Amino acid sequence: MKTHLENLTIGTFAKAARVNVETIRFYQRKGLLPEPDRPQGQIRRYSETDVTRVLFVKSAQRLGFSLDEIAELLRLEDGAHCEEASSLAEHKLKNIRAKLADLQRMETVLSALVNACHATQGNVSCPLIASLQGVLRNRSAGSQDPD
Amino acid sequence: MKTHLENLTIGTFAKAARVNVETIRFYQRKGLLPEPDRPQGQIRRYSETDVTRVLFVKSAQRLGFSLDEIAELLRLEDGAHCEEASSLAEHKLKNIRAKLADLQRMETVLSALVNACHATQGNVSCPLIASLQGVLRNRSAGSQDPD
DNA sequence: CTTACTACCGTACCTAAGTACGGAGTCAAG
DNA sequence: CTTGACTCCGTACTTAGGTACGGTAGTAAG
Repeated sequence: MKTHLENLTIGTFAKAARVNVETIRFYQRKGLLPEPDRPQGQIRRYSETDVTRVLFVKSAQRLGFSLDEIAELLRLEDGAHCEEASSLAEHKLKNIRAKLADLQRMETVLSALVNACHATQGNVSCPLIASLQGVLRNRSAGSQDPD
Repeated sequence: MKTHLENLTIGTFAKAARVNVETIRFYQRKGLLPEPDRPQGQIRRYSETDVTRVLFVKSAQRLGFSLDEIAELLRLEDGAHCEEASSLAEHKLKNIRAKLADLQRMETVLSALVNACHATQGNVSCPLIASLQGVLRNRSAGSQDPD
C-alpha cells in the first residue's frame, strides 16, 4: 500500500486526506499546513507527510481540540520544545480525563435508562428525561468544561 | 438551600442559571425554553424548573450534544414517547461510546508520551507529536465521528 | 411623579470552521 | 495550439451558538 503519494496536486491531496480543497487552503492560511514548494512553475505539490498532517488535524479535532490548539501542537513538532509540548499535553490530559468522566457518567445513566425504558411497558411516564436532569444537575456546579 | 427560586425575573434567572440574559432569550427563540407566563403585566417570570432546564442544556452541551439534539430530548419530556426517547438515547449511547473509546486511546497515548517526554532528558527530538500522529493515523480510516 | 433600574424586542454583530464563487492562469492531450 | 480540467487567489457566504445594541416600556423607591 501507500504507493505514489508524492508530488500530489492539491486536488489529489485533498482526496487522499478526505477533505475539501478549500479546507486545504484554509488550513494553509491558518498556519496548520506549510505553504508548499512549487517545484515546476506555479502549482503546489504535496507529499504523504502533508496527508498525515491533515489526518492528524482531523483526528485531533474529533477529540475536541480546536484548530488553534492543534496549530500549537504542530508548532512544537521540531522536537526542540519537549518541555513545552509535554506541559501542553499534560494540560490537555486533564481536560480529556474530565471529559471521560463526564461521558462515563452519561454512559451509565443512559444505558440504565434505556433498560428502564424497555422494562416499563404499561407505565405512562418515561424515566429517561427526568433522571437525566437529576444526574446532570448534580455535577453542573463544579465542572465547567476545563481548559 | 434552594430558597425563593420562584417568580424570578429574567435577570435573576440568568444569574441563577449562570448564563447571559441574551442566552435565555435565544433559547426561547430556539424552543429550548417555553415562553413563560407573564402573571402581572408584561414581564416574564421564571421558576426553579426553568433553571434546572437551562442547567440541563448546558450539561448536555458539555457532553457534545447540539442544541438541536437537546431540544429533541426536551420535546419528549412529557413521558408519552418512551419508545422514541429511548431509541434516541440508544443512538446517543453509541455515539458516546465511540467518543469514549477515542478519548481513552488519546488518554493512553498522551500519558505515555508525557512520561516519555520527561524521561528523555538529553534527547533532541520530542517523541510526543510523532507518536501522536502514528496512533491517530491508524484509526482515522474507520471512525468518522458517528451520528 | 420622577428617577433609576430592569425588561422587552428586533436587529446586528461575533467567532469557529469551513464552503462556495468567479475570474484568471497553467498544464497535459489531442 | 487549442480545449478542457485543474489550480490560484481573493472575497463572500454559511452554520452553530451565542453576544451586543438601542430604543421603548414597565416597575419599584423616594
